[in-house]
Amino acid sequence: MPKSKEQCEKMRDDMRSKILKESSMYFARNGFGDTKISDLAKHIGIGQGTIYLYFKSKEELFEEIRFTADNKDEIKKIKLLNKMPIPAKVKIDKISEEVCKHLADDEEYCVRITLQTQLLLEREDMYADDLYKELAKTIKQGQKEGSIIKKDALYLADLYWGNVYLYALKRLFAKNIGALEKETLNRLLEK
Amino acid sequence: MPKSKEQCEKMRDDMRSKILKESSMYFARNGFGDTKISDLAKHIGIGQGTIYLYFKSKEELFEEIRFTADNKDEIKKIKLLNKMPIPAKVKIDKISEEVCKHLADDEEYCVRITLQTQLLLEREDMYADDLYKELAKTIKQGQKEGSIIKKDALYLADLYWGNVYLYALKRLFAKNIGALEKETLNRLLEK
Amino acid sequence: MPKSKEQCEKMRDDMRSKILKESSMYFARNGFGDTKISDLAKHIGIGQGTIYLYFKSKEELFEEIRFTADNKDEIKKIKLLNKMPIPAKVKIDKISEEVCKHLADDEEYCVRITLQTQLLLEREDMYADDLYKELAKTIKQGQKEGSIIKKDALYLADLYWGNVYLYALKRLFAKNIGALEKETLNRLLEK
Amino acid sequence: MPKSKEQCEKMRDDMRSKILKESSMYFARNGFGDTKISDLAKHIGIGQGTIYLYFKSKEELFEEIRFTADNKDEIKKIKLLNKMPIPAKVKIDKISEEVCKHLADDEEYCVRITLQTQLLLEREDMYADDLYKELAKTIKQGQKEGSIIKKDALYLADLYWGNVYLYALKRLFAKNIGALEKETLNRLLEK
DNA sequence: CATGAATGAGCTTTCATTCAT
DNA sequence: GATGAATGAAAGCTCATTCAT
Repeated sequence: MPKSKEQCEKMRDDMRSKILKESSMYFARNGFGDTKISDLAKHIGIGQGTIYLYFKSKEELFEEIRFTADNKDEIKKIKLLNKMPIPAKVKIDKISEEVCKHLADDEEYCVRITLQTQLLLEREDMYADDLYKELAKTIKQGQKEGSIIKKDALYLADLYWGNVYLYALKRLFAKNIGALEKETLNRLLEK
Repeated sequence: MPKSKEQCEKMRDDMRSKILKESSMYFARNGFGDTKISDLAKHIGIGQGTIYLYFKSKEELFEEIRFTADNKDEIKKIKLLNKMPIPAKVKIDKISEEVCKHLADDEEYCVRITLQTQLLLEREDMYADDLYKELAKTIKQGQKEGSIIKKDALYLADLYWGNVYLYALKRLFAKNIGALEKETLNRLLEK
Repeated sequence: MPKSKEQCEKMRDDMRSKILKESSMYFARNGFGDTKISDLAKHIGIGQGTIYLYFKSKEELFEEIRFTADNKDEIKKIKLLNKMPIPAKVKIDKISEEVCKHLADDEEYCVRITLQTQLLLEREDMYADDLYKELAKTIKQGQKEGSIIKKDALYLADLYWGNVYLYALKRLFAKNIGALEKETLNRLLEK
Repeated sequence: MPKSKEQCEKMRDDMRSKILKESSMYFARNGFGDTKISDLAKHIGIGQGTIYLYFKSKEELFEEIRFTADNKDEIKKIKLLNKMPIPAKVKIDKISEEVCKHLADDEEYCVRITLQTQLLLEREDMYADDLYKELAKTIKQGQKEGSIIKKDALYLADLYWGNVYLYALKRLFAKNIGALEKETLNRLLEK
């Protein structure tokens, strides 16, 4: 055995991650049915068979991509913000700023948002997602502070993330799209 | 000849329309690759072969559906409104009201919006569409009147129709979705 | 009933014959698999369904065409000739002359020859056909008279009819084909 | 890479040739329409899909078979003979001998002749084929030498190859067929 | 492990046949 | 009787999956 066990495992993990990462864009763009394993493999630069060394089936790969595309980091950040003693308006501005920056230069972020939202849409209870619940908290704080408009907090959170999804979609599909401005996002909630 | 020529032609046109109409939802929901001709035929209640009497291939049917899904009626209404001597704010309110009504109870409208927007996203020049250009006119009028926020009119039009698309998508895919309120749409543009 | 029973029956027979006649060329040229009922009907100038009023299936139509394409007339003529007290050489010349004339201007004759020969080829005992046996008689007479070469009479008959088939084929498929000369046919048998 | 590039290419070439070779008999016998890909695959002993790795469609496979079925070897041999200083009669005897031998035991030869002739028949200018032109040269030599009958050389060449085709056909389709004797072929041309 | 040729289930498409008019 | 739109069985074709190398 020329390589140590750890090296081996690392290599496996690396390849697995590579496949997941490179495939996600395809699935986000074309959906399940219009994505061919042969195209995927060619794009990644590996043999078709190799994919099956890491995933049992196309379906499994797809599901893994969907469920891997989580937004835990984002949720954590908002949770953290929510604990801080600053006005909701500022919090939301911070969130919008970061989101806009990601949308502008992080294609992977756009893919994640896209897949994640499509997954949520299929759920019975999309509003139950932590992303919605955390933002709703901030919104409620803002409503108390008088800076956020008086509407159902989840309705507004949905509106907010919906627009983020919209821009992520545009980044993936459209050409010649201008950047989303954080003011636009803020204005969705602010009085 | 058992049927008159006119009858024949009418029947053909009817069947063609029926196939287009009943298929569009499938394609809008599942995309090209995940839509099976056999499912389509079963859903429409016709034989598989019948589809091929009206369309050369699945591809052609798909393309026809995409390009048939136009929004000429909507454009016409906005054009008409634009010619009337009333404040932009009122015009936009009227548009929002009608759009929200459609989104709420007209599934076909949602399908049309969905397909149409996806088609636009693939274009080089999505802002060149009349729907965007007409709304931009109204927006410019409103900006002169001081009721609409000062941003690029096409950017705002894009934001407006993007949100309409967002709700159309939700109608098609999501469960337990509340109605879009016209105030939400109005607020995207108004000061 | 506006027409008499005989008239009715005649009309049926006429249509049946028309279908048989107009179809035979298609089947002779393209074979069974490459002949489409829709093409056939269009060429005849009738509806597809009409064919099924006269024939149970495409297969039946095909078989009927094959077995209708007999050469009884030809056989009868040769039988008649064989009974006459004239030299074989003269008989063969007469046969060749008539065959060449038919090949030159009677397309239906070419179709019949083509189908008939293809049918014979599939048989276990193609030499058992009366056409071969009758010509073989003439050949044997000629061999006794010293005008025909000394080879198995059926081998020679086969050679003779084979060449007739060859020219029939050419008439149906090829362009710019010169006429078959009766001398060429005669020379196949004569010393 | 488990196999060397050369090995891979060789395997691909071998399979391609195998498919062409094993299919040609089917197409020659049954024509395009009556040949099923599933039968073909079963007969070759490969999966249906494999055929589509080497040929884009049934049509392409068919065309390739038709155009691959050339007779360059035969033409070359006659060209070579034509350059030699021997009587035309001897040349023709040699050609006939070889042709008869092939017809008797080489089924592939029969298939090639059959497909090639059917292809020629569809051409505007079948006499322009080298096979006809080369044999016509030999025939003209023989006419000068007085051993070949005085008729248009291309007419005679056509007669000659036509009879070869006839026997090839019989080999493919008929049962209990005797061998073609070289004297029969020779007699078509000789005085 | 990595590969890509081979496979065949399942899709798209065709076309002989039926049947309402 | 005649028609041609509709049908669905059977054909062509694709692509996820396997497997020898």
